[in-house]
Amino acid sequence: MTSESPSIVDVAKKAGVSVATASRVMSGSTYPVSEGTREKVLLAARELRYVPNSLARSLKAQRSKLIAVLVGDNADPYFAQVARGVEEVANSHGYLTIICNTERDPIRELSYLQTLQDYRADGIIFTGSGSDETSVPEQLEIDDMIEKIQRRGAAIVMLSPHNLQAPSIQPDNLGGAYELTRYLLELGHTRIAFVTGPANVTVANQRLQGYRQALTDSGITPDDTLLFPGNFAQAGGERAAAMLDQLPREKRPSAVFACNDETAFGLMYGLHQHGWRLPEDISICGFGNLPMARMVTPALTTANISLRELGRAGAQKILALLQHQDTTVQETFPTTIVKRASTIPFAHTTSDMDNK
Amino acid sequence: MTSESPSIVDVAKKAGVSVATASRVMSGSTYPVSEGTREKVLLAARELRYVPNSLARSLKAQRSKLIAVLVGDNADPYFAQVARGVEEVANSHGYLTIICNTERDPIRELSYLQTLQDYRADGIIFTGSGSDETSVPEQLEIDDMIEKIQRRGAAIVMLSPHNLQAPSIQPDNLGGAYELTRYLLELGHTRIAFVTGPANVTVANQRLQGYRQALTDSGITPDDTLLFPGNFAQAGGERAAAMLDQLPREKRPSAVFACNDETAFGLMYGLHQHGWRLPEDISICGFGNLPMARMVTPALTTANISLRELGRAGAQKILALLQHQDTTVQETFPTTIVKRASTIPFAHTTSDMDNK
DNA sequence: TTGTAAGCGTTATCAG
DNA sequence: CTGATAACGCTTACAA
Repeated sequence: MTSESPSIVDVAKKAGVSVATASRVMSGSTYPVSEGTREKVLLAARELRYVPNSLARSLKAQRSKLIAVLVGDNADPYFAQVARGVEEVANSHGYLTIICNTERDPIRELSYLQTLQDYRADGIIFTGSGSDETSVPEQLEIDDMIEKIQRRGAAIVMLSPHNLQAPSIQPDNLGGAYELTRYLLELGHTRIAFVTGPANVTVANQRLQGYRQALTDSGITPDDTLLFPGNFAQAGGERAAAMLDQLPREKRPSAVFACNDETAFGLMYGLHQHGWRLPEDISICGFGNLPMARMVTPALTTANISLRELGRAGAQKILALLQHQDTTVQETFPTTIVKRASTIPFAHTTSDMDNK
Repeated sequence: MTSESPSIVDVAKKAGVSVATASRVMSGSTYPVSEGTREKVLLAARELRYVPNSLARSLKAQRSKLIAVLVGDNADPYFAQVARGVEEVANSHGYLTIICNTERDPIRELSYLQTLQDYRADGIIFTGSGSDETSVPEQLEIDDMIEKIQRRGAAIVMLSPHNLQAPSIQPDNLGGAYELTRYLLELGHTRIAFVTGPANVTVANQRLQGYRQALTDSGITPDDTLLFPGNFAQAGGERAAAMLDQLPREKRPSAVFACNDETAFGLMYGLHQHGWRLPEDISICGFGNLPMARMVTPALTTANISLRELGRAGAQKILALLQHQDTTVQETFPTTIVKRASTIPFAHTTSDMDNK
């Protein structure tokens, strides 16, 4: 009963060659090996059901063939899509994908970075952490850690705005938000509310900025009483709905820009609960174009980010960096707005809200 | 410019002790080390910013502290939730989580198993593969591989029905489907359609079986013309909607059991497109209780599976198995039905469908 | 073209 | 309590 996995030594022995030769065959080295011995080794390996030990190989080679993706929460559809893209590319190049949930907590983030350093991960992809907060003490350690990881030769890529020293591919949050707001303005809306993301999260602030810019460019002064706090989750949208419902009628906006789709879903649900009719009573748009965006009622107007593609691009950049074949440092990833039923012209919006 | 990570040898040197001693301190061994030397080592390690190499450690220890989770698609909310649970437990015990998308393709599954064997993954969690198909040639190789992995000492846990030799924790699909169908019957529905999952997927068939059983127990003969092919995705639901819409009025069911929530979403969307009013024209239920189930209009009646908890349980079982502290082989995970607005009494269903 | 042997960074065994 | 040394399984100079 041989429960032990055979090693390359066993293969060599069985094939009647040296370990070096066996290794050269098994590792797909370019080193010349005669056809005859090659066959012998291959045969022995097959018979022993030899499986190379990646751990040993990695230890020797100083590269693990592991790529990690740091996300806030892998069950959040946004991150899930990105991770999917990463995994696709990683897998097709013989890399394994490690998933790390940080919950946007610098402590967890740091802890994971530490572990990934221990494992000598070859690549690390950040997405959706990106805090504006420089005051948090862990941020310094994170910066430190990142530099250390890079010095080791590992590649780091950011898929969201980050004030860290690393190559990045960033969705055009500002542009998308600007376009989306312009679209609402074109529909005739002027009182447009905004449900924010978590405090200090850069992506959220970029979208806010795009919204503000579009208003200003149209000669409208952004009204901070139309800003509602959200958290990128459904709950935040629901809370915003409750607040909107409390607003005296004349203070109500005719449209709301939710900082991401998840928030928009919560907002729509909440307004529904409060008896609002959508989109007649209010127009709503989100950001991200999650798969559910077209399925909700009414279908959600939003900005599309090809998340899976973003993930793929991120992984590809990692691979390029590992081969020192990438010089560009900052790339922008396009966003395009998707017009659906949740936004209608202001003229068609119910001005008389007695129904509510 | 020392770009090389310091090793334990460097720490030992700096602390003026042997590598053995340094290792004993750093690895948290129970081996006695005098307080003084311990301090010295710790200090040296800190000054050098020493990071233990997990690869080397794993190679030596013959365990990698890697747990893999095999899913159909990590962006599918069902799998995403499970993976989240796995990651939580894994991380809190110092394990990394590897995500593997199999797309329910035996070839990809096999390829991943191979790689995981190469990496000496300590635990592998299967979820949502589970084909009834024994005829596919890869299945034999997969069985083989699994046995080999287990012989190596790695733990394997299935979170969905599977005809493989491994411990499992299975959601009560049959019971949940039975209860859900009974509920529809209690509401007075008798013509209840069923949208299936992908062919040969065991979970889907279990749900179908529960549905059939409930009908039979109520003296109703299951009518195969009310079976519509689905694929666990929105698209399948949309196709079923189109087919329902084609049905002559008198042949239409008054309720539909969609094999999972995703399918139900597609179905609802499709019916909407075709001008059906929900739930007045037809009652719908899903299975799984995804986060979006309560957000769609009307809110979806479904069977709840605590997916994150399921993932946690799976990871915990892996850990227990690795310590040979688990004897139970088959566990069932409860499902509970959640009644929402998408299902109404048959009496309230529009019999006159002129509106359509 | 093949083989020998050193070494990747740890930990465990065995002597002191 | 501490230290030298042999593994773990693999790759790669360097020799032959």
